[in-house]
Amino acid sequence: MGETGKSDARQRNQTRFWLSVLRLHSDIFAELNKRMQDEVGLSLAKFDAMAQLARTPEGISMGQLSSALKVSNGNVSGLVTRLIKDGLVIKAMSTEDRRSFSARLTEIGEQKFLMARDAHNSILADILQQVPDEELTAANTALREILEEMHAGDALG
Amino acid sequence: MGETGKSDARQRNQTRFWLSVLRLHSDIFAELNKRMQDEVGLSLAKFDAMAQLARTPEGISMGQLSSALKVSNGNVSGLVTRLIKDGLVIKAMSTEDRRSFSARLTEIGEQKFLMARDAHNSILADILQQVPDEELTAANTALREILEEMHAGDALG
DNA sequence: TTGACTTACTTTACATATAAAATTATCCAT
DNA sequence: ATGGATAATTTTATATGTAAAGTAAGTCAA
Repeated sequence: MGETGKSDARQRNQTRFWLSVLRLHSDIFAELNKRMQDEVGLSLAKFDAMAQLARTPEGISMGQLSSALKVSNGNVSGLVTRLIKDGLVIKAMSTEDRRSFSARLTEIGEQKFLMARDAHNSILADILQQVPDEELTAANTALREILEEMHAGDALG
Repeated sequence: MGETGKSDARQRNQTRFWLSVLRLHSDIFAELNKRMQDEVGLSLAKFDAMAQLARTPEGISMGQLSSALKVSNGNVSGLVTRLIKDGLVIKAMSTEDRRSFSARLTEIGEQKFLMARDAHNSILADILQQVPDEELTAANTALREILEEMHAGDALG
């Protein structure tokens, strides 16, 4: 009778935790995205893609890029098209496999990424300026532990 | 010379913290959104809007709804249009102010929301099944503290 | 070789989000 | 009352995201 599996207190805890994550993400993302757009003319989506491309200066395939960014192939296809239009990225057909394309930053793209990385750091510092270092470290440790436990379960792909 | 404002260690801490938040959000959001869609046919965006509508059964204006959900007016306009097409929401012109519209759940919308809320709880329980209660509570406390400090600074709207 | 399968990527259709312009209604000083 | 500012909402243009269908190229068994 009345057994629903988990206690209501447990359920409230889970919901509150998720709402905190949502709010934190939303607040930081909105500010970071807006200021990156205003200050360096890059969305976070473009910045993230460029950060991955900067990590692999020899080039990376569309498929590998979509795995690294954890977004769909179709999404990466459009993102890279827009970055090419911006002159920040170039794409070349693979010599071994004519289905495959290798993308990398242009000269201008590399320069822009370095500036964007500095802006990103500085905006994040502004947003978190009132948060003591020990709190950031502690929260980071706690979140990574939770991430590991989540992936240890069988509920995530 | 070489003074860039904040130490590199501080900056790394901030970046790592933000990457943890991003990953946690992305992992939970993707799974929750997909399973809500599969199991009750609602996206999280629709579920969140319906949750707010359920909290105000007397009706709520488009502008108030967009504030409550922290999304743009244009976004709410489209979301509500789609929910109306689904038969889950109705909208009526305000009697006092003919610019304004009041939205609320239909009968079917209310029933669907109750089912969706149960599904949401149960999916979240699956995702967090391996995370001890004390860790959730501790993380939640830490995150709320960080949120407060962020908003105490002047870097957020 | 050929035919079936797989792989890499793009395209299409749609949902969700913003910003900015447009629309319509209200309010207020004159 | 009129006209100008303000307010509530929608519309438009664009970016970002997914899933599913389409295209083209590689692989491999018979």
